[in-house]
Amino acid sequence: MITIKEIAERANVSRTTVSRVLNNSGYVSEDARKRVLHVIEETGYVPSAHAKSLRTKKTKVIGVILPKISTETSSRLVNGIDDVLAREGYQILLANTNLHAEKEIEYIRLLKSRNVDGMILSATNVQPELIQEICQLKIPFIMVGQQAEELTSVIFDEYQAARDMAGLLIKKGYEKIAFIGVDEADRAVGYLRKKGYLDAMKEHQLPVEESWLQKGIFDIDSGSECMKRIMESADSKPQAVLAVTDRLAIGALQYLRQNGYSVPDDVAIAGMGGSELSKYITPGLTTIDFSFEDAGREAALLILQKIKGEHGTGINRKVRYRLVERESI
Amino acid sequence: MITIKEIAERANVSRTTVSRVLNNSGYVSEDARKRVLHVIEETGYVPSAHAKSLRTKKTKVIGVILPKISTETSSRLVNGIDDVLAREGYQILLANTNLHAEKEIEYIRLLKSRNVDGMILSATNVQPELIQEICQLKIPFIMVGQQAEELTSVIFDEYQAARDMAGLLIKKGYEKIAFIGVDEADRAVGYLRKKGYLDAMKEHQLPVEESWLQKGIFDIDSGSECMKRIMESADSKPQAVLAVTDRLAIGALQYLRQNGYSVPDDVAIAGMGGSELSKYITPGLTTIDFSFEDAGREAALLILQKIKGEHGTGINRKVRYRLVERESI
DNA sequence: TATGTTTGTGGAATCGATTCCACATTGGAT
DNA sequence: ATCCAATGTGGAATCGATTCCACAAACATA
Repeated sequence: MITIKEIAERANVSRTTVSRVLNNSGYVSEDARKRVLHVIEETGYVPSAHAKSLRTKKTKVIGVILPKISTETSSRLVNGIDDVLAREGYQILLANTNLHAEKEIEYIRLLKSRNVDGMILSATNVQPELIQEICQLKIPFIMVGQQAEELTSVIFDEYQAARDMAGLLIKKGYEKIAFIGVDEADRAVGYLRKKGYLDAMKEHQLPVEESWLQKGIFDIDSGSECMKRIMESADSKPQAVLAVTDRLAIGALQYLRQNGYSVPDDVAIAGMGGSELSKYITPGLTTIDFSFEDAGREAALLILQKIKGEHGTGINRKVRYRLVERESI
Repeated sequence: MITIKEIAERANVSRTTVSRVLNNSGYVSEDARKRVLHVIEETGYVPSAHAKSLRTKKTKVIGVILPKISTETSSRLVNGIDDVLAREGYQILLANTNLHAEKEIEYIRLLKSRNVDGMILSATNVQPELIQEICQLKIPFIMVGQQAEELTSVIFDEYQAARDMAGLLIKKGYEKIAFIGVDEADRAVGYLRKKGYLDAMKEHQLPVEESWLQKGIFDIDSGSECMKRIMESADSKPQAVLAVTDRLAIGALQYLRQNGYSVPDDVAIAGMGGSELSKYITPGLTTIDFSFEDAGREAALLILQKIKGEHGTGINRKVRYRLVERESI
């Protein structure tokens, strides 16, 4: 590989001068600058970012840890992050946990060893070991999707969103409303959304049957299964169902249609997530559109702030959401 | 930051010995090893990947250049890439051109400066400047989605796929078939798919009207507009339309339904891409499922091979595709 | 006893940049 | 003529690892 030393020799100057030309710093005569630039052009020389950041302690790289790469949520989040970071000359180093929570810590260490200037974690949990690992990290860190007192995070008001959605169903006249959730270890999606639903039901003095509460995982088939369990075991069939993700809702929808139920006439369905699917499916799925791009942009802005020195912790940025009412309710 | 020097001092050995423990190389006494490991544990020391790769010339990072981050195609591709790379301890450094072709070259240079061990480009064109830049690069490189003689690439048989799909429509009895394409600078999607369609039509001696050939961009709205142009300007209305992407097809579908046409009774629609949307939309969209995950995995395997030394150029790996027939035709 | 061989360790060079400092030259201002 | 600031340049240390080489001790073999 061609190095700064070779450029210096060819241009008949010192490495120092080449470095000055590269960084537009210090005094360089027009003559020397021209010679250097000419040699660089000629050779196609590109300075090694490694050597540079070994010295400067800056990499212009942000590590992004995702629970899964190919989901709409992750895509949109990364899109927002990149939108802001690219403008500032930063790049994204990806880490994918594939939903293995223990890999989060592993990747935090790996990214640290790679000297990233900051990290953004799309979190699925707030286990104390994770929080502790992050706290002792001396690198700017932003958590997205989950809240932790000690950290700077970008979150949605999951509780209120779920409560709003349940409220909307109730306002529409539905009283027997089932719920498809996920594991409560995921505090944001599992715990808070469920609580929002339960509190809305309680507020309106509506009973909740045990069999109406099902727990699935993050995919469409799981939604079908949950819906099946609800319809097969419920003493009294629900008139509506609130699923904590659009994919679960769509799975539920599929099950109902395949079993001769009409949506929303027999059972109404609402999801959460504002997925593209929700818009184009028939009937249109009522959902909550979380602006993941905004969350990504917000996270990127916060990390840039931190890199620039404004060290605040315990900051919480709430990103807005929108209720989208469509034909499924 | 804590360095190898400090570990050496604390463990009362030389830096060399610490390095040996870290890399399991050379002779180290059980005693010394234990002391070193203990200090490492105690301090939470993580070796700097920069310093390491400055010396070793390996980064365990692969640069991936995408035309757009948040599309299903990119997601699935990256998912496949990561699937293979993660197993081998590699990470992905993302670069997003946002469909600006000139940025491809820019990012290739940037990734080179970052000393990535290899690059994978999800290409949208095969401009000579791009190919030239890649050829003079002395870093393992894989091109995905477009073919170039001089390079190793992972592609689909775009021509045959489009021809198959047009053939299917013809077999179904449709004779007046319109076509929604994209710019032919995109050789794979723009040129080859169009050629496949045209050749299929010619083969069956079916006429193609000028107004049936529309050109859009990669989004749903554009599909609606193209469909509108077709229906408003065509002397003789088509019975079917083949769109080169699912999103264009879905746009067309939207337009037709909003304007009182029934799909497939009035106009049949077929897309290409095998998107998730195609499966859940009503009516189900007939499409061609390209296995982008497989393409990603294949690209990752090829880059690993190249890194290990098997330097072959001009290799072309074709990834399979599947015709998926649904209710839209 | 003399001569390898295995085992264990550290000094010092190296990777490719940046940056501090010393030094030289030039051109006003006094 | 003297002095000071601005301009221009390069030597050498530095960043944090790896790795070559020299060397020493312990042990085995001839």
